[in-house]
Amino acid sequence: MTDDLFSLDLPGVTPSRQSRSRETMEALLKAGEQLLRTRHLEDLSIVDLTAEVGVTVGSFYGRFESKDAYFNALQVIAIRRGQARYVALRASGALAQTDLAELCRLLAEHAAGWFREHEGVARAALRHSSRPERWSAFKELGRVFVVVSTPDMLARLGPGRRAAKTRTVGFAFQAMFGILVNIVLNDPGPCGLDDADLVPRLAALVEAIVRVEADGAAPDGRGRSPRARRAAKA
Amino acid sequence: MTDDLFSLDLPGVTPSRQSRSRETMEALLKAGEQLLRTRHLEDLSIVDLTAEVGVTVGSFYGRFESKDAYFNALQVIAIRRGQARYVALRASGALAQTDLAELCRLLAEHAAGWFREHEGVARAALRHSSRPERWSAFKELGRVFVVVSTPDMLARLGPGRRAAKTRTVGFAFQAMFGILVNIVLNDPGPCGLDDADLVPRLAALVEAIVRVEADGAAPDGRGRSPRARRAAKA
DNA sequence: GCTGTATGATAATCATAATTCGAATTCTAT
DNA sequence: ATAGAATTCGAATTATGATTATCATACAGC
Repeated sequence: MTDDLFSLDLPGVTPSRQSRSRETMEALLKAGEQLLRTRHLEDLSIVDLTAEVGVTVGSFYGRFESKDAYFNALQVIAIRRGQARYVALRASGALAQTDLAELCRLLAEHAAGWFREHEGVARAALRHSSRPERWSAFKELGRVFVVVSTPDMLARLGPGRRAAKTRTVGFAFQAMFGILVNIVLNDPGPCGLDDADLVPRLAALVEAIVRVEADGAAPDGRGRSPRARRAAKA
Repeated sequence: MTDDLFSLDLPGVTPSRQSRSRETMEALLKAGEQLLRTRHLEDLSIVDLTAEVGVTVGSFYGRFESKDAYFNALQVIAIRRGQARYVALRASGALAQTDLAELCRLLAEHAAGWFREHEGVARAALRHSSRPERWSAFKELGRVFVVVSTPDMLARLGPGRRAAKTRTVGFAFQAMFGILVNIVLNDPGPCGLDDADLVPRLAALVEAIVRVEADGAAPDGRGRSPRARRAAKA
């Protein structure tokens, strides 16, 4: 977390011209990240937030145009960290020389790690998904993850039936993210975000899903619904 | 949906003494179920809701003590239908004479069907999870599903290592519900709620997860985190 | 140390949507 | 048909919390 990702000027965030206000801004963002781990965005009033940091609403609005802009900043930070994390993983070359099992483990580790690190903001964004740009920004982060990781997976699944395999890999990631989203939102058990077996299980699950496809046995009724197919064509 | 599940007196719901008000009540509940498929609970104002039905706020408050009680009623209805659905499935005897694959398919079909039928209310409840009793009521529904279905699964996984298998079965269901929750909330793709391959894929996934366990190869680092273990002991 | 700008504090203001309440209407039972 | 209860109406009230406005204080450059 030694990031200056806090910096950069975001829409609705007034760039600070003195270090004083920059500290205020960072403190507000950090406090929000923390407070959102235990409460809803709606339950986090500006007064509460500023009180936590030891300033008042005036300073808040000196930095952020609105609560909305504030939360948006929190999201952007979480997304940037996610991107940086993924880029670092790939740059490390760790993915290159691995078999399917290890690749799955590394990707699962990555995803779970991000959710652990951004549990509060992620949950808040999930709750507001489909509102303006809430979760969709994270969705995009996930989309990139899938698009970029899929070739790595395919390379380990032998030749042929590219389309089918691609969809199955997509579903495997959908499963992985689904589990993580549900944990963050509802912690349904048996596996929690901090359980030691979460990542191995996620990895095993992804591997198992794609192996079934690679081995030829595809599920019945494959493909999209007629409705969805029609929509995609249009 | 020819249910009189609408009836029964719920906390915060004033029992109607004339059919007139009962119709109003049912219309309000049905309209809510429908409207929540496309909008957030917060975006559903009492005025909107009553306008949809052709009554006014007065009648709403004649039936429901509050918006909260109203939404609670919607949840209870969804839960009762889920229970009834599951009881019917078991009573039909369909589960009894099946192999593992078919059992998984039936359970996946059941779960996906419920989410399809209650997409709106489910999504709204998910968004408010951890608030008073929002999602937790559904969580309980899922818990019962898991507890009751687990023996059926175990019976098809050979003898021995009961505890490990039970946890794995739990994780398989966690995966299934996680995917469904995420679809309802974010529709991340590739599989949507109405896609023909969703249920087969869910079934295959559940089967694959538990088969790996049955075949002996268990994921590393199994079990809960030290923190969770400590908490469980206390 | 001064002066202009940036930041912070505090007390209004505003917006929104839930909720209330008394009057008007419709029903049920006699 | 009519009294009394149930229901409905809808304008007025409230509650909440975001936002704004104004004034006070702190900083940076000279």
